[in-house]
Amino acid sequence: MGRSPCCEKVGLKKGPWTPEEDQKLLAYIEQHGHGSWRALPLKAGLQRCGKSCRLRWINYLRPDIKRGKFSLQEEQTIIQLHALLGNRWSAIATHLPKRTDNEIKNYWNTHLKKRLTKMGIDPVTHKPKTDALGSTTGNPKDAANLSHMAQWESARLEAEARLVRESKLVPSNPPQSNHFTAVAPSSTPATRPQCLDVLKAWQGVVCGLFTFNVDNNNLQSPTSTLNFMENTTTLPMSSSSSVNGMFNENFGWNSSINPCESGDILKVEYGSDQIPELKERLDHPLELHEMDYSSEGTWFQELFGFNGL
DNA sequence: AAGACTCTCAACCGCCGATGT
DNA sequence: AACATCGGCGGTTGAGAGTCT
Repeated sequence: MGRSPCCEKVGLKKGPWTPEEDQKLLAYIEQHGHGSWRALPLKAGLQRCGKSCRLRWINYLRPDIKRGKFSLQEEQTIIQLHALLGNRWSAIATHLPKRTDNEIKNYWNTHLKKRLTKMGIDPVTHKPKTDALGSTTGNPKDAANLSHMAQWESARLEAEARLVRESKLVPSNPPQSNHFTAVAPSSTPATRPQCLDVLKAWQGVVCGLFTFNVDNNNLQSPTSTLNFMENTTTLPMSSSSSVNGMFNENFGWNSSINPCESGDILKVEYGSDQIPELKERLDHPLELHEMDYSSEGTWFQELFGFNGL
């Protein structure tokens, strides 16, 4: 019983792929399609197991793969979906066109998880680690909502899979082609789930990037909640006297860490009515990519194609 | 300059469910 | 029903690159 490893055959190569191997695999699939992965290596003249070929194709050679830095929108999507689905990378990947599950998993493990942890958010539960931080901390209602959403999403995915099977959709159909509407409840309340306030924090941190002049360091938000977050060298300096800043809604001002230095990431509490005033204070008023959380169901509608749960 | 340390990500491993015989 | 095979998934590893001291 049990399945023997597919690379058990002697002489099969392991490790990094050479350009020649890539070319062989690419040429074969372009001409014949992949068909049976098991049989492919022999036909393509490769000393690899089928699994290795499949992985190489899916994660690297496929022409519709987008490589490089993840956009802010992609980061938000990953976090939103991870909060709902957990480590179901393939499910998450279906909502990120041109990204592979492996890439998303790597990005989560090497970047997003660490960043959430630094922000004091548990990357597993997506909740603030201590009560001192978030405004939605420890609310049992939030936990219940999250649980509800997870259950609903699970059921939805199952229904989706069933629909796909029943309709015998061809694999080439784009998975993101509005297939959610097929199983969306018809009379559900269009309310933003309160449990995902962690996403508001993220939205604020990653989408409110701006630059301002430290020399004019009378900068305070209208509510005096300028806030040091962390040191970083990842953001480019626009000038020697500038720092990179970030907006954030969920954290208060910690004056003990002031003054800020070049390279600091700052977070500012703000309300939508305060943004114009904040923008005036920036020497490089970069565009603020706001997410309108006040319009009910908007983000969910955009992401899932229907309005709320 | 060089060694130590950290980070990134491509690739592997082992398990699971679906399907075929 | 039992077993074999396959594709697919998530967890993990390790080589190479980058950074620090």
